[in-house]
Amino acid sequence: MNDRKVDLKFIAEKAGVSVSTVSRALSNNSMISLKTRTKIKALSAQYDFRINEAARAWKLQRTGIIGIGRLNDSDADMHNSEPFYLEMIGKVADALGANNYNLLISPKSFESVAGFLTSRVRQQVDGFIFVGQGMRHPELNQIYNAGIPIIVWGADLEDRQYNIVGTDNKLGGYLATQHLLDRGKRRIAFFGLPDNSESHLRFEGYQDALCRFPVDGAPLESVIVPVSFKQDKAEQVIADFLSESIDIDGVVCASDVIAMITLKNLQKMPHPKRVPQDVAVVGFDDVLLASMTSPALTTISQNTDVGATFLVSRLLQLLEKGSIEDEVIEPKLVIRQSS
Amino acid sequence: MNDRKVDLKFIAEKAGVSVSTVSRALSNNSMISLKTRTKIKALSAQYDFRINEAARAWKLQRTGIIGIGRLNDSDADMHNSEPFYLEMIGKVADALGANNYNLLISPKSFESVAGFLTSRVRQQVDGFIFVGQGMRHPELNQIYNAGIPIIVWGADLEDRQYNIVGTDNKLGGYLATQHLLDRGKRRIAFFGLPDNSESHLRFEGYQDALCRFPVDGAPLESVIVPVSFKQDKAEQVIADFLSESIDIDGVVCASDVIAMITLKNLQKMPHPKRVPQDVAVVGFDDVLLASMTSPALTTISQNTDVGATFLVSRLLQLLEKGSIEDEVIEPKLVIRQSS
DNA sequence: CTGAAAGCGCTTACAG
DNA sequence: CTGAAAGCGCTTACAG
Repeated sequence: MNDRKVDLKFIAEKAGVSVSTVSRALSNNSMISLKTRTKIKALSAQYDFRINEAARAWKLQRTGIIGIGRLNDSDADMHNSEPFYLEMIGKVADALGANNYNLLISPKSFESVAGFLTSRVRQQVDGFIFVGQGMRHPELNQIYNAGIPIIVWGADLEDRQYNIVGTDNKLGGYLATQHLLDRGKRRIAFFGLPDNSESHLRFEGYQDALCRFPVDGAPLESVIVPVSFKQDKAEQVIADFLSESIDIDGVVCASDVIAMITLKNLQKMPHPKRVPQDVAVVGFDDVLLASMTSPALTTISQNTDVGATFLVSRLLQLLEKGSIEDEVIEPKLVIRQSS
Repeated sequence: MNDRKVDLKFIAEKAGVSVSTVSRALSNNSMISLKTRTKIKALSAQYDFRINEAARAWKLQRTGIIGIGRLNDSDADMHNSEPFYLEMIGKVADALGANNYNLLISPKSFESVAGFLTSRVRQQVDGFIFVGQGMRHPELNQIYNAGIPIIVWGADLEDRQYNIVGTDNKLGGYLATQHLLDRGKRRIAFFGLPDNSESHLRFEGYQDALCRFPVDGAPLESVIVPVSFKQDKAEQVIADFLSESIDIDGVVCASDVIAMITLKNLQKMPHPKRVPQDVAVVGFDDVLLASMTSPALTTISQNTDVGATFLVSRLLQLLEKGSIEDEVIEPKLVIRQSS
């Protein structure tokens, strides 16, 4: 039995060359003659050599791993089970794979800037993707200023220093609302938190659409119901609102989860509302299951495929070149049966 | 400006001790006097020292990272956007975090044993979690035999050598079917692939329940419709089946996604079926959104919270002690409105 | 209780 | 086209 460790040195001895040559040959360096390269690759395959990634990472000061996570919003918290976030993780992992990078998930959202900076994750990755800004825009600036290569899925907020890739949330809110107006709805509510960056922008778009609507007489009233992205909190607020005031015929929701909870609550009221006839509902995100609700959910697609691809390509560019441009992705109205 | 790198050596000089002492002090080694430890920790905080994880990982031959992924089933493929898988990832990440480990996602499911063994991921993690067996049970044995510390979310299949944590799928299928029988349903179909480990066991439970049912005269017929876990394929097969034969009053589904597609299709038929009056539907998994469909989905909960906790604790135990016991988790029927 | 020294396996600038 | 050597920053067995 040959239990000797198969490392560069081992292959070098078998090939009768130096370790340097093996290293170069395996990285296909053209300095090395094709003949030598071929021979070394064959030996490497024969002895089932696998490079020690830890040694390599240390030498190169580069791990080949990108991290993903979020800064924790006490209230608007979307933790590790939120569908949109999880889908984004899956898409980002795919996009990274195409570039021979892997994805590290931070186990929980970070409580603070210091929490992130001192985290083990930060030392294990080459760069980091933050999904969403929530109410943590200033902290993201701080992290950027600490010199960590980051990119953020989010919007162009004031005094922003870090780079972003994100959906035009305001346009999304506008499209959703305009669509309900087109459907003849006139008493449209917005379900979402006003103090969270993402949903605030969506709310602005909603207001815009209402303002621009050609009114004859009284202006269209804007109604904002502070519904959290968190499922349990959202359930409560929506149920309460619907049980008290049902004088609405449309709802623009800040997320698909909020929309699904709304659908459910409308249908289980004492006098159930028909969707879309009595109340039409539009979601936001277009998560996988949005197409499978009944009625299937009309929603604003954030196009996470494109989003993830940009997040990855931009971040890798940032690592290489040190600077990049931001990317704003146009949201798309996906019309299904709930409107 | 002091641009000097802050490493152990730097702290050692400031403290007037050796690098060894600093290393020991920071890992709170009681060999070092409390006074020295305190002093060194203070300096370390003052100079914002962060250990170089790459150097540490290399020295210790241990990364503090666990990988997660799956072997690819051509047909039953559940890729990086499948809700159950993504939720499991989130839960596992949380459970790992509590143990100061991080989670690495393999960008895509692996095509082959060799694909996994030669992957970069495999070199970057201390252990690996495979979610699901699908039709790849023999390959999982191969990977185990290659000496990689793995644990598999799955069932106790024949000739199994690797360790598992998993739901009792057969019992789950049984509970779902028995529940529909209790509801008075007598023409119950099973929607799921017969050749996939997970859904096959669920199917066996379904058959069991049908067989045990006290019949007067003709036995209850078992109907299996080969519905893939993949959304697009599933849509097609379900739509076809429902358009041809609607002589059923209940459906046991191999996943919640399948169940949701079933709900949708039942409701958009030329002559829509009422759920649960005409056809009752039971899902499997209990993903987050299962409680938000309308009607809300009755399903078999896989209890991923407990599952993820076991996957993690068992794998870490395997890394420490080299051997562990398997863990079978009891599924739970969650009754909602679809049945 | 503390220190000197070996060693973890690579990559690459430099020399030839 | 190839090799010798430095160096990436830790941990820990051994010596004192």
